[in-house]
Amino acid sequence: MPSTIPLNQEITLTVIKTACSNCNLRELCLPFGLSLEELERLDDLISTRRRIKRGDHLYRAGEAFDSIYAIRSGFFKTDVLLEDGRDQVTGFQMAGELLGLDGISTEHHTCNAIALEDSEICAIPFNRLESLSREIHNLQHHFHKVMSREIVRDHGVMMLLGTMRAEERLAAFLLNLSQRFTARGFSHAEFYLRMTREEIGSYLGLKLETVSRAFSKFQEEGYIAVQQKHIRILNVNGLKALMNHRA
Amino acid sequence: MPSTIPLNQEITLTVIKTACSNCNLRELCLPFGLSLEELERLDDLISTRRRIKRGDHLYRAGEAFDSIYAIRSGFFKTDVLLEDGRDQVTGFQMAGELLGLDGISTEHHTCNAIALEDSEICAIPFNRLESLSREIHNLQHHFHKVMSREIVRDHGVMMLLGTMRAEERLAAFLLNLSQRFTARGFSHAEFYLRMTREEIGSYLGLKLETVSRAFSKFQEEGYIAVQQKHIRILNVNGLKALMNHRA
DNA sequence: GCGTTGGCTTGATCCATGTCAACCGGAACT
DNA sequence: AGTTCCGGTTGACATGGATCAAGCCAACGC
Repeated sequence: MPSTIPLNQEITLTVIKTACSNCNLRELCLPFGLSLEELERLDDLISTRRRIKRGDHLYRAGEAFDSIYAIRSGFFKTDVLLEDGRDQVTGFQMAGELLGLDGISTEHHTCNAIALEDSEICAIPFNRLESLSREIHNLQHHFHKVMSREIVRDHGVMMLLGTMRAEERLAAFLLNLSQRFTARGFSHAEFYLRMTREEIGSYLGLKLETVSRAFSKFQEEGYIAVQQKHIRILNVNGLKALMNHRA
Repeated sequence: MPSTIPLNQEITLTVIKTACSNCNLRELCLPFGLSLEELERLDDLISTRRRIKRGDHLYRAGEAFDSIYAIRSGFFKTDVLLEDGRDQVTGFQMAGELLGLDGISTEHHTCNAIALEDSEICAIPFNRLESLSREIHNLQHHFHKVMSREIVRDHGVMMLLGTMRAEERLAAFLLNLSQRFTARGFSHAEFYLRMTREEIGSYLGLKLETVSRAFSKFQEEGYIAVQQKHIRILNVNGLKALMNHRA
């Protein structure tokens, strides 16, 4: 019961702040749909929380896998590196999203997860998550949905990379970000990009110059206002239209 | 016990032929790592088997999801269609692989699954799979690995679409097929493509003409021999080298 | 206040792949 | 055997985005 815990003790305060049951992301994150009692059992499992500074790795490709991670706050990218130096950003993750699902398959992480701003994560030991989800049907089912959602998201990216032109890709990217910010209670129309043009380009299969030119074009057309990393969306429908018409 | 079953009754024969415990794909498929007793419990769950004729849909985007499917024999593609007519092949699946994982997320299928040759599938009711995997730890863990493997595979495709040029993509594609045929006991060096140039192109984010030209180029270089859908790989290392050098 | 640095923008040019079009060859049907 | 059709190949040309290069701007350190 939060009300019975002495709030003047800092360590206790921290406990309150970081429990799933008290986390304002719980509807976006793993706890979705759990009862209060179930939530408390999930709390027990998440013992480790960590701060990751901007630029630091949460994990690296090749490291042994034993936990998945929920982002409490902050912003990450994941990328894959090939021996020949090529790399590809495979995703950008924000608060409430899970990282590390790729590691389950081989028991080793297959990509790098890097914080794009100072972030906080909850480590969820995977074997304990599996055993708890054998007991809590809701947790099991929701976890399966989260994994499946990741597969669907990846299909969307494949679609984007396989069939869209540069401007369509960037429009899709901005609309996706906007929608995810909205789901977290932020403005849908105004936000700061946490990633560089080069990272956007890598994710979208474009060069940074192309990304930059597309931003400028969108600005000329009056769809958005860009100032470095600060984006204001002025005409959502314009961006949507750009994506839906086969040129 | 198979030996006690009267083999002269056709219906019984069918039962033997299609049980997981007697399936020669079990090491590639869901039953991987299960004990004999566990296997029999999995058998109980897989009540529905279906033949899908070449060209027919196993499921369509938008349909309600209730089962995942294991391919017993045959060959499938999955694709996503956009309103504006664009479509993207998101994968090719062969015997022992699972289809339908994308549907868990929203309880509706998000892509189409189409047989590229006459095929046979086992339908696995998903809610029963979940309840069984709450009881059989091995099954649960293996299922998680399979989903995770799909995510890793998708990252590989994103890498391919985002960073590789046409010939690298096709080389990667051929090597991947070769390796999967090998895992199923077929020749690694000689096989028939089940899909058209257009379908390969869609998967690889290329136009069919580009695919065709790349095939011809590989043939000129002596890496492969192509005759329509019949492929012989003459120089695996040549293909591998093509992928690894940043041109 | 000034130089340095990293990220961003913009322009000029090039090239890989798309587009359009003709043709080929095997399979299925008449 | 001839016709049709579908998938594949090949050629000529167009173009979107890559590449190369210069310059700009904001943040930061000295």
